Amino acid sequence: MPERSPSRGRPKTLDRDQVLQTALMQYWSKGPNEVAIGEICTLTGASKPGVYREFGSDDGLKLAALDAYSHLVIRPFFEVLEHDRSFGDAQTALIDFTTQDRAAIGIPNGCLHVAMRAQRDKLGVMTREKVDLLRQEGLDNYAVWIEQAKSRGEFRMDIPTDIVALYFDAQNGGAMRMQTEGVPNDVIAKVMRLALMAIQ
Amino acid sequence: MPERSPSRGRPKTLDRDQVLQTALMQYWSKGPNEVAIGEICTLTGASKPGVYREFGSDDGLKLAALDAYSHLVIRPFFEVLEHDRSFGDAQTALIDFTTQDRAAIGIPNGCLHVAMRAQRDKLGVMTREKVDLLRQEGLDNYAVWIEQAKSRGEFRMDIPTDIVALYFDAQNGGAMRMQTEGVPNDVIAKVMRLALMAIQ
DNA sequence: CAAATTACGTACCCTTAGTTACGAAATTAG
DNA sequence: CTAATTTCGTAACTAAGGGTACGTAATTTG
Repeated sequence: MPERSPSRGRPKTLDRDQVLQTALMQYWSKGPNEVAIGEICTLTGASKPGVYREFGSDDGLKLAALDAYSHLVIRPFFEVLEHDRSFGDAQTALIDFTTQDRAAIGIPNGCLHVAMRAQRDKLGVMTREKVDLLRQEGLDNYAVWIEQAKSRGEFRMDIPTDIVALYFDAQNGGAMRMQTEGVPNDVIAKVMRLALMAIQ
Repeated sequence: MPERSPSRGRPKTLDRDQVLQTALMQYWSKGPNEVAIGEICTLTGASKPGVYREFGSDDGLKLAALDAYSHLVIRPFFEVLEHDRSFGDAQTALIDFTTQDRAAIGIPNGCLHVAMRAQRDKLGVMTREKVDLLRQEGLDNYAVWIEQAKSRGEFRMDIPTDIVALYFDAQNGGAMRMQTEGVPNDVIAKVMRLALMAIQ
């Protein structure tokens, strides 16, 4: 998989990682369908054929960006749930994670995955499949967490786990949409606390 | 405003209402940026210049469609809240309205306004302004309803009204997104009941 | 150095989709 | 009937953007 470089031929100058990072940030901050490949080329100094050689297609670049995003954001997000803490503490941690001051860390508002879900039909097949996969994995992650809380007696048993999982997914989506629309993080945090308060 | 027809000149044959209805249904079911004007022309038999004479631009057509949508769906939606009933009954009515069987009535799943909010940056200025206006009006409508419930003693006073309004807006957005993603209406209803349960 | 190999990037191609120029058609006023 | 008026719709134009043909450059091997 590392695709090691061949021993001869002209050495590669295209900086794959720089292109990928730039694409990710652009898609994330502007939306996956607001950024043309040519724009990414301009920003990175890469040539279009170079980008195409590296990523294959627009779909391939978006897939790579979404994949990077899943490692950078989605995985850490769900890891918040896995630490051995109470259901309530984990919820608080979730809110903190979601509503942290992004400008201070230098990352865009909103969620690339949520944005892609809203634009699903505009995406290529590879990216679309990844979007669907991440959605399902997210629901599964919530489900495991909720089941655990149930088994520990930290959460009521009378609501089906899959319903609660969809509920959490919806709250997260709502928070991300608010953030994209410019609602301040402290307000979003209040709304989220309200959403979680209800469940106890 | 009725723009009465002039006494002479070639009589108009373009069916404004048919074009508008078609555009609305197409935008609603496929998404506002998945439908080209040429497609609407094909579906209605209208010519492109005819449509441009009537609506001015792509932005104008989308604005007209969103306006029609607001009368057809958004207004009735908020009228559900205005009937003189208890806070709890109104919430139930909201859920029923949102999760009714749309295929039976012949209307698409999801919400055009929610979809446009997610694609805000891709819209023309007029449509975008209307989207923002409808969002604000929606929040205001929720706020009035919540204040009323508070004054009647039907809802707790310890949560700021604007936070609750954002909460309801988020729940509705989440429901519409689930519907778009294919979650069955009865499941959506369960999630919504969970969301409202929490607030009591 | 010549051949083979690999990557580079300019300058295109092609499709989609918003938009319009313009001449023809239909109708009424005089 | 002629002029004025209004709308019609074919056949473009144009810009954006995904994608690539192809000649060139940079390396290693022998």
